[in-house]
Amino acid sequence: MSAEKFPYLLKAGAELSKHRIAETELPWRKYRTPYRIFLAEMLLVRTRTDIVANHFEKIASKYPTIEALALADESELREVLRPLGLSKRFPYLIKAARYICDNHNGEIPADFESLLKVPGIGKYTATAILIFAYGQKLVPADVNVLRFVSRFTGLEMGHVTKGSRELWNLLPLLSEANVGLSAENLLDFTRLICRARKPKCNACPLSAHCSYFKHVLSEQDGR
DNA sequence: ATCCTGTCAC
DNA sequence: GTGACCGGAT
Repeated sequence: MSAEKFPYLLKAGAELSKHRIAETELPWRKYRTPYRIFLAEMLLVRTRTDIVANHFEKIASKYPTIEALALADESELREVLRPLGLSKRFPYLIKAARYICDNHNGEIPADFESLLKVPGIGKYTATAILIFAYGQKLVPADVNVLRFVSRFTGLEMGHVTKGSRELWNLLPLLSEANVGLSAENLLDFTRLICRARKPKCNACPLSAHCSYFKHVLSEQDGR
């Protein structure tokens, strides 16, 4: 539908798939199990990647299984996760682990509907788990990806944190099935190159057709 | 001050 | 549909 309106977005996705911004350093990518993916995605909510990366192995080895997490002492877990911030989510982490142990025999659910029922798991986290733990070819819609699509197409995200409906509708254009762009590539590119502050437009392979880049250039020319 | 792989509660 | 959220980095 929106493909006709934004022909360059498809080309952008195809172009990006050639540029590996590979960040295999991330610990939850190095050694993947559904539990480690689940743990990482829960910790990454509203938390910077490098912070989580610095503490992930320590946390994962202290709570190596979902059962261990479900049985964790809450105050102890709170202390372990203190450097990550967002202390409000810690009860959810234990609740989620208990819920999965009680309702799914300790197996991380592999379908969207079941994942959404887990406390603390929303639309994004459910999608991310399906992608990274179970190999589904979906598009992760985090704030970085939405920001990139917003910048590139020139569509405003609006003052709402979620982004416009039109923006969301464009996401399937960037799927691996569609243009061969992996979710990791998309996340890494939007996080590292098309980042929130001081985007690296001169290192971006897509700037030629980027609405935001044109805007920035015209602003600078005006000065 | 603003931002971060969003989600919950109001 | 909006705001708050913990802490640390820019």
